Amino acid sequence: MDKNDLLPIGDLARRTGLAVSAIRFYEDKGLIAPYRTMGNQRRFLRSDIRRLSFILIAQKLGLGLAEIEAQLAALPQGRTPTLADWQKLSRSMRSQIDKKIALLSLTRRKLDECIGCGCLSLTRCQLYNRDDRAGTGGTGPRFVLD
Amino acid sequence: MDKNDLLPIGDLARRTGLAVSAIRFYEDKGLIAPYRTMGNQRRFLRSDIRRLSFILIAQKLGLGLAEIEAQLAALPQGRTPTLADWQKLSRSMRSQIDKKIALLSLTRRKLDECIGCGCLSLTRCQLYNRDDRAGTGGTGPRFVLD
DNA sequence: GCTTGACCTCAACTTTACTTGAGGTTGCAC
DNA sequence: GTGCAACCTCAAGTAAAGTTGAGGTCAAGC
Repeated sequence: MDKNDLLPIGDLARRTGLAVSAIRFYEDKGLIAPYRTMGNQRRFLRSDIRRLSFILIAQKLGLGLAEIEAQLAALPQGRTPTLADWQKLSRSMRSQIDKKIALLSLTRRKLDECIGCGCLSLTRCQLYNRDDRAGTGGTGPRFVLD
Repeated sequence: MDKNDLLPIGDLARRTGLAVSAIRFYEDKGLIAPYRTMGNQRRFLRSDIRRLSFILIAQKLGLGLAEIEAQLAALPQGRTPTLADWQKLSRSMRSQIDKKIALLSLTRRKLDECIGCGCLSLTRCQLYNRDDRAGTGGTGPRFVLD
């Protein structure tokens, strides 16, 4: 833990591409916990670059900050991941990507059917709601794509 | 255009699974334009069910309401789509789904590499930023996944 | 030893996509 | 011809994910 290994917030911002304000915001949310100098300035570990990268990637996968926090907090001591932790998280994210792709593929398939059948009549379309069936048949919201 | 074909907002809500307030909100945003009774109550066409379904699907694809409005407004007279319009929109959405799937697949591939190489060292990882390269090499934000 | 850019806190504002509530009106069923 | 569920408007609130600004402090180079 050489002094030179501690980064001020501006450096971290430059290296991750995040705004300084965003990093402070993440600290607020408990996603990252920097040291402080005697003068109350934040000092980050190099490994925090990794942590922030993880956050950015997880966000791309559609996780909210709360969920990401949960993932990170589930690590032993809630610390920055070790290699093993890291791989575990990565694999879990991989499976989330798989699910997303599967969902999109399904949507695409249904959309294809919809285009194919010209189902503006909406009597058969899988994508949209069961139309008038909903009027005569069951109630309950969210027919579409769920 | 039989009187019986005009739906009050509550019926439309029930059939689409949307909240009444959400439908009013969409009207506000210009996504849908109901008739009014003499007493100022909204009356929707059956085809508006379709219009709302379209909105819901487009949202699932990650479009914002503004973009959806643009798509719908681009139709002749900005009216509810005809069969041909509909198919055109659907195909355009299909290609957006394709793009999303492609992006996710790429992410997944990179993630696999990342898991494989144990690149906590961050010297080779494609997913995260170029780490210290960013310090010594080029500047500029957003290294991650763009 | 001082100047100046980087840093600090805290409050308020922004955007998207709605929901909730107050206070009032309509229209269908009996 | 009346009751009451369903409708109306408009303002305010909510949640997520930050940004912006005011007013003030720190620390590194000359």
